[in-house]
Amino acid sequence: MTDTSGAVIEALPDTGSKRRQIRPKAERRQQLIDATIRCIAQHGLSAITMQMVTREAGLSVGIANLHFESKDNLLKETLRCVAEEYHGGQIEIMEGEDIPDLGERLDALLDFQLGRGVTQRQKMSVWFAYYGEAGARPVYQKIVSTVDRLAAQKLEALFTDIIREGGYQDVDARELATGYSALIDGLHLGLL
Amino acid sequence: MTDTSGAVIEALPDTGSKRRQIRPKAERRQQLIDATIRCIAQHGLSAITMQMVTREAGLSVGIANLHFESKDNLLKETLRCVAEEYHGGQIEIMEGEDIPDLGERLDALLDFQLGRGVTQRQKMSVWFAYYGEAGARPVYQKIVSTVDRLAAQKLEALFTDIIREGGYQDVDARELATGYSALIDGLHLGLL
DNA sequence: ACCCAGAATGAATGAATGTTCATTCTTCGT
DNA sequence: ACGAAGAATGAACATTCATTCATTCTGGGT
Repeated sequence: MTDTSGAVIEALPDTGSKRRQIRPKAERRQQLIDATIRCIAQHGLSAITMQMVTREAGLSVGIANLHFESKDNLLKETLRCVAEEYHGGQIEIMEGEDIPDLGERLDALLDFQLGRGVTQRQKMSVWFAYYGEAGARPVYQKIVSTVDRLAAQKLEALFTDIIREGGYQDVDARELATGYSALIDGLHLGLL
Repeated sequence: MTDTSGAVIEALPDTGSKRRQIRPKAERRQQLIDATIRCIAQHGLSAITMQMVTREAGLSVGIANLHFESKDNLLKETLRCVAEEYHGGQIEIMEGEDIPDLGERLDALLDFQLGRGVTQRQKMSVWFAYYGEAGARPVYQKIVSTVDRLAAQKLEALFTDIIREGGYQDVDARELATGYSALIDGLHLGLL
């Protein structure tokens, strides 16, 4: 964006002003996590640096270590955030009483999982970046598997209900849930 | 991090002597690529260092830059090796005339894809590690997509044959191939 | 037996990056 | 209006790592 005027811009109170601002801790944390997500999506997990993230957030380098104690911790918290948002959203839909029809609920789940927002795509990108490293990082594994297991249980419960309601025979809810999850994951991978 | 290799790891049946050996270029390259695969599987793509790889290979640090011009190049060549081995194996099975029955050929493909050798698991680990970074590295994307596309074509052809032979109706070979691939990828991810 | 092309080594180098902390600045309670 | 608490800054520091290259060593050719 080019500034053709060259005049003083200090009339604007917020945006563009480089004036130092003090904000509550929770807000800064979220700001840094969001910046981290964008950076990972764009540059990859292994190329990321603290300078990159803090610049993306429009803050100084020292602040990251003020709110998160280290880079490792920032990365860990970012993964937790993405994981909770992704699986939390799924779980909310699956056990949501606001959609009484089970078939429609499954549709809503699909919509959520294959949604195409820019933000959503960034999150998926981050999600798989961590997945690739999970094999070597027990910490990541733990965060992912914890929230993953819960979502899997809810999905199995949903399929169990659907099977009972429809009166289907010879269908195992657990296998169905596993296959469904694998298919969705695989499709995501294909979109990458 | 604990140093598990207090001594030199000899991958090859060697005399165990620390005597310097001169070997053909191709052999050293493969030796280094194998070591890289093991290191990525164990430590992750972002934690890997040249010292780590060369020590795993039982060689000095300088040699990696002698045979591959840089770390980036070593990583690139390693990905190419894994990609060609994984997809090359699939393609060989799919177009293999040694299994005349198409159903059995599909079974053989499944066996290959879900095989459980230690080496195979390491390779899959490496495969997904790169996948996680592919979004940010056009070079990786190119290597993977090139070989991926070929395998997808062969798979579609196999399904086309199966559909024709079985006389099935209302089945699209391309969709079937896409779904099959996604399912396999998802299952791999689940195993990780 | 001798020699040398070039394979192999690893200490040295410089660049990149995570972390610290003395200092500056903002806000809010009094 | 004032001062203190602590949020924010970024230059400086220490470490880690890829890369280089002077040197050593090996094996085949003569």
